[in-house]
Amino acid sequence: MFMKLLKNKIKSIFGTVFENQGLEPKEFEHLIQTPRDTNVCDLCIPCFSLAKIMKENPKIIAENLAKEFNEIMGTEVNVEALNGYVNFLSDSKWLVKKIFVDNYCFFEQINKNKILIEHTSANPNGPFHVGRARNAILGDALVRLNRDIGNDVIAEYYVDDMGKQVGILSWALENISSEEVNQILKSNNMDDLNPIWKNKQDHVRVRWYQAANILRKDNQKIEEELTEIINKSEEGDEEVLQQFKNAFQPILDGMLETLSELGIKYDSFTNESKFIIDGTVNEIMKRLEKSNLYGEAENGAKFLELSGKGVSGKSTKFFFQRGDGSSLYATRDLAYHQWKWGVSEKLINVLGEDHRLQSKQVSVALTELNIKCPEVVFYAFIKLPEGKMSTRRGNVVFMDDLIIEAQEMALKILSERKSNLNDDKRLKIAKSVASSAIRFNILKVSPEKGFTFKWEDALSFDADSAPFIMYSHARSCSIHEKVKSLELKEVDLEISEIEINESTSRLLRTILRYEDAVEKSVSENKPNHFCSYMLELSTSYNLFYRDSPIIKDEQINKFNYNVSEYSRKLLFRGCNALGLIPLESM
RNA sequence: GGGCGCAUAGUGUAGUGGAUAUCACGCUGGCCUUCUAAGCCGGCAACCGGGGUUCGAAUCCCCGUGUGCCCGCCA
Repeated sequence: MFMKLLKNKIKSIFGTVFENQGLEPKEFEHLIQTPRDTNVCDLCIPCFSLAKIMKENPKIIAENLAKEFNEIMGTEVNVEALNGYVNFLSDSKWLVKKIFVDNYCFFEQINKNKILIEHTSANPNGPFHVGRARNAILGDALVRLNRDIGNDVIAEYYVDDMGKQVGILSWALENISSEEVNQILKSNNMDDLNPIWKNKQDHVRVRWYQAANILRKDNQKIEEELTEIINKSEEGDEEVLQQFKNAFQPILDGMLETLSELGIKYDSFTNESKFIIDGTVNEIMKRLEKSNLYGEAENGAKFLELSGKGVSGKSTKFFFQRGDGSSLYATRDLAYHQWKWGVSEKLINVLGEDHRLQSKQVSVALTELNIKCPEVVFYAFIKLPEGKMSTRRGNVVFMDDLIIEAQEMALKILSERKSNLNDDKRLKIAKSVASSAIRFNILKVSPEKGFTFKWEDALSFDADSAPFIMYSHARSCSIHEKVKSLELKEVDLEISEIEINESTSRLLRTILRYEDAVEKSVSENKPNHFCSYMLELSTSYNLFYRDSPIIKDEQINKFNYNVSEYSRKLLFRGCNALGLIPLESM
């Protein structure tokens, strides 16, 4: 809701006004809403639904209500009737008082939670491509936004340290020579290893994974060997699990190095095998047998029948135990969820849209087990113009390559604009711009919408991008530095004497919507909303910057400086909440 | 065959029942001896089709079309 401050004020007199009109206030409080265009007013009440009840033209109802509100409201908020709406517009000086004198604080009234956000959890079998990285970027933004509100957040990576994928990798590293790998990939028209990544193990070892997938296609002997080690891993065999770990850990380290370039870090890593070893997977499987949905296949495999639970398709069975008694990925996921609820009060999972059915099955099973369900954020895939990205087939854009390209683009722009920087400074700016721009280009799109990756878009640093926001922040920093050098003497603000122009008024209103913007993104798990807000905040600051000089003839306009400083700090805070790097100059 | 997502200017997007449909790229015309022009100001251009619910639908429901994902005792 737009401006909590204003809404509370309207609510405080809402009852009196509506009672005077013979209406029960509680039934109509929900009518207070954000206008579509926030330049028209701050909050409004549409009167169309009242027309029927009051048997009156909405325009006239709005006029009557506006009159009543005006009589009680005082000068802090202007109330006007327009086109059947009651429009509320806060007085700019009231906003100035709230921000600069009363030091209004964001998120004071919100309940703080302990939240575990599980994101990325990509199988450690190769480098991040742009598609997989959408998960990490989204998840990390949710972590940051929740922290901005004041929630206590655990950023969690679930490591697939057992089963088929790492099994294949491990087998490949034991059984295929480097020469063979190169030869196999070459004869299958797969790209060579880019020399710049020759020391990065995720890029090196993924080639073994790819080669093994080609070799095992029609080779019964390899399949048998794989089955043996995979089975052992699923039984919790320590030796095999260690062998798997030796195979994937250098890859995982490489992947985390890539994410770290994008400012993404985790608080904890949990291994899938943990729940086999500690026995909770077995316990879960026993409990599931008591479910009304329980069924058994001819070979003893166990499942829940979900046809009555909104699941349909070729198969409506959710298998949680194989015929040989071993567990499946989803079963371990159930045990994992039980564990997660032990360490936090709220769970968020970030998953690709291919996991929609899986996630539904897990939710039904959790309900059968009397375990609460997590919130799940699904995102659509990023395609290439040539089609779907696939690590196995090598049809990918690596995040590492995108980062390098983005840095080079930023360096090129810098050399056109700023010739007086040394190389260190230049590289630091380029890295920050690249990382921020990549993150923002993914975050600004609503998670459920898929998009096609295009280099041209990914490397665009114009408006509607992170550098646009960072640039506004850098401008405010530049002013800050200049004012400091002029040694301003502290002078109290005399609100009554301040002149507030239109762009300043707009900026103040945008500032006070910060809270609502973060809350909306957090409650809906959609960082793209907050991206829009940050673009608006930057635009508002740019207009203020144009119209309201802070330093003129060596004199400092104290009020404008205060507004600029507040904006600078808020831009900084908002950048952090999205994982953009707010530079002081660029 | 079935299920689930998505469909808004040439392109990409915002919007979850209300005012003249947002922002950007693009095309086009302006603004740097003035706090960073990665900026600012003006113009062009859009709700997939058909029904329904409603005082009011881009938004909710139904049918269709297109597109993505899924339907494994894989992860």
